[in-house]
This record gives sequence, structure tokens and C-alpha cells, in this order.
Amino acid sequence: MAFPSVEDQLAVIRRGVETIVPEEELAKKLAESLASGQPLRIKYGIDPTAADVHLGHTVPLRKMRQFQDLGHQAVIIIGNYTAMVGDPSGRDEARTSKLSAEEVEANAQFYLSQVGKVIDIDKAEVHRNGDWFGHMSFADVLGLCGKVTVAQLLTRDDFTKRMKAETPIYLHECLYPLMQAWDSVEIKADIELGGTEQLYSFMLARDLQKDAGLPQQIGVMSPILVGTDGKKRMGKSLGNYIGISEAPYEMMKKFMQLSDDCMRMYYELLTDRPLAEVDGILSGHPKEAKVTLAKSIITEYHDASAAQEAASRWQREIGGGGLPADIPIVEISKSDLSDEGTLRAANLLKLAGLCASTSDARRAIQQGGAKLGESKTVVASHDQPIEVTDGLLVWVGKKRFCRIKLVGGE
RNA sequence: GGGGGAAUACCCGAGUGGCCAAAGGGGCCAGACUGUAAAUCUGGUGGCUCAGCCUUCGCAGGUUCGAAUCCUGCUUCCCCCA
Repeated sequence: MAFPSVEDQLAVIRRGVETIVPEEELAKKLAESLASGQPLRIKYGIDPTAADVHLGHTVPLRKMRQFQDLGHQAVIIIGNYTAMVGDPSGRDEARTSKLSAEEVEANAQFYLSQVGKVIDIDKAEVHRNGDWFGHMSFADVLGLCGKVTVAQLLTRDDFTKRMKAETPIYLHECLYPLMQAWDSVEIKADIELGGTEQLYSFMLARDLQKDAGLPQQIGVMSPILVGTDGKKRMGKSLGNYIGISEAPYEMMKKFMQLSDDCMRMYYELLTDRPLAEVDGILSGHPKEAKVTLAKSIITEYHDASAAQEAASRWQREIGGGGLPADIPIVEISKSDLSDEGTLRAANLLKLAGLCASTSDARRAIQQGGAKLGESKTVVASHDQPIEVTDGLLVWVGKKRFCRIKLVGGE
């Protein structure tokens, strides 16, 4: 197939990319590929340690998609062997949980199905690094270990920090970057995609490739996507992520909580909108800009009508102060009520499951967070008797609410 | 193998005999403010029949009128030397 010109390709590749190392070699590689008609091999490795793919993962995946659209070959590495080690990048401590081979494979399958929402999986090569690591002898491993010095390994920031903090570093963790780098040798990567924290492994891959007499890969590194808290990197463990398999409305709610400052980054990294257009959107009302952002990303993982529906629902229920559409029904037995059909306010909140304990409920009430009915009448006192009727609406704060259903006889 | 140190609430972490349901920070929850965003400010953050009572500071015992704090044993973890 015909490739676009090197300049056009570079323009696409550079968007939303923080660092390309070595930058000057990229144009050269692209030119060679253009001349020979040989697509470049683009590597992206994922560890199937957890099942959910979130927007943070899609940043390099989208870049992968762009490479595919430019006519290059996507190569996905499923790190079923590296998963057993755990990536020490950006971690303060070793991963303790060990996954079984079955869990890893199940995760891998689910991963691939989600990855397929971003890249054209039918045109991608998929490898499991167990295919080669599983057949290595101890001598092979020793040979690999002989390529790197301990001092080099320890220059990694993650390890340095842990040394200082006097937290343990296990030997097998040191092998992680080595394994990742060896993957590049095995699949003859021309370009590797990942976050900026991958620099060390990417460079190590170049060393190993050179050693093996192969052309050296180029690292194309994306910035770290911040999570919905607007501060820390998006990650499952931090609970600040938006998963690409989440329901449209759930995504919508999370997007709308995003700090305004993050919008430009999200637009740049997670959408294909031209940056000039993005500037235009951002100069308008921030709320509108956020709705547009949310809709455009939700459309990608669901569809336009689902996105529109999520947006209008958000406006109706949250933006407009209307009643939520899916109020959970909580059953309360009539036998829990007093003879007058009442319940002390604190007990009602606890029985309805809105508060963890009556103490918790007391606090909520004391702070004016407990409300009743569609008019949201504030509950004044924790021992105030509440007449519990069928269909009574109970709120704690803005996010916890339910409708009571009375069940049972006397 | 030898020596040293640590274990406190969701997390980090102060607390060395009573004033400790336990400082401070983070997180989380609620209120105010807003665009029911973020930021900020205020309050809260073991349980209960709540001016009181009960249970909690790795686990099990012990000393004491009284223990997170002292003693004994156990478990787990870290560091250093070899």
C-alpha cells in the first residue's frame, strides 16, 4: 500500500507525544519504509495483570491505531510471562499477588476484546511473550542477564527510590525491564509505544537489538494521562479511572467531574479532533467543552446516540436537579416499624443501607445531609420519628438515595 | 548464621503507665460556594438503646487500681554484618 509522505506521517505521530527517542532517527525510518514499501513494526506490550482497560491504556493504543491507519504493522505483546513478575515502574513496592496462568490467560482474552475497540485487531499481530520465555533454558537467562550491569538497573528511578526508602527489591523485578526489552528483539520492533516511564526499558531494547545485529527501535512515549482526580496518573488502584467498558452514563458522570485543567490533555490524547478546533471549543464555556469531550469519547466506545442520551440524562438528573432515573428500591419490613408506622431517622438511614451504621447516620443528619421526599426536606434530628410510607424517597448527600418499599405483614 | 529495628484506625504516621476512641497529614463523607466540575472554606470520619456505655493500637498471656505504652511467648516484616 502507499504510505503518506514522511512529513504527513510525522505530523500524525507527533500529536500528543511527549518524547521520541532518538527523535532524529524516526524520519529516517519512515523514509526507508516509504522507499521500500515495507511497513514499520509497531510494538505495544501489555501485562494482563488486571482485566479492565481504561482511558490511560488507550493513549498508546490510539497511537497504535494511527500507525495502522498510516499503513504500518501493529504488534501486540501479551506479557503473560512478565505478568508473573509485575512491572516495577512507578511502584513503590513489589507486587505481592501472584496470578495463575489461567487468570492471566483469561485477562488476556478480555484485554484483547477491549483493545479491539481501539485498534484494528484483525490486522495486528498478537504474541505472548511466554512463547519465547517459556522455552528459554537457565543458560539463556544467564546470557540475557549478562547484558546488563546491576548499576545500570539501579539507575532506574523506581529502584533508586525504593533503595532510599529501604523497601525491598526482589531479584526477579530486576529482570522485568530485561524481559520487556527482549520482546523487542524477538519481534524485531521498529517502534515501541508506551508512557514516558518506559524510557529505561525502551533504551535497553535498543542495546539488545544492536547486540543481536538488528535495527534499533525508536521509543515513542506518550505523557501520563492524569485520572479523574486531575492529579495522579490514571490507574485502577487509585480509583480515578474511566474504563472503556463502562456504561455510557457512568462515563458521563466521571467526565463531568473532571477538573477543567485536564480537558486540553484529554482532547489531545483521547480524541482525533484537530488541535485548532480544540482551542475553539476550550475558549467557550468549560461545561460545554466538557460535555463535548465526554460525548466524543463515549461515542467511540459506544455510539453517538448512547452518548447523546447519557449527556441529556446528566443534564436532566444532575445538571438540572431533576430526579434520577434509576432510584434503587430498598425493602424495609413493616415489622421494623413502630406501632405508629415510624422509625427513628438514624435507624431509617441505616436500614435503608444509605449509611454504614447508626453512628454514621447520626453524623449525616447532624450535618444536614439527610433529606426526605421529592422536596428534599432536611431531617432535623437523628431521633426524629419518620413516618415511613411506601415509596418514600430518602437521600443522604447528593449521591446516595433510594426509594423505600414496605414489605411483610405485622 | 549473627546483630539491630518495626508492627497503631481506610493509608501514612505521632503517641513510652492515667488528661487516649488515640495528634497530624492523605483519602473518604457531609455542608457552603459553583457550572450539583475542579479549587477553596467549614465540619465530620470505631460501634451502640449516644450528656452515657461498649469494643479497638500484630496475636496470646502476664504485671498494675489503671496498659497502645511495662514483662513473657508467638507471628509477620525490614535493615545491617557474614
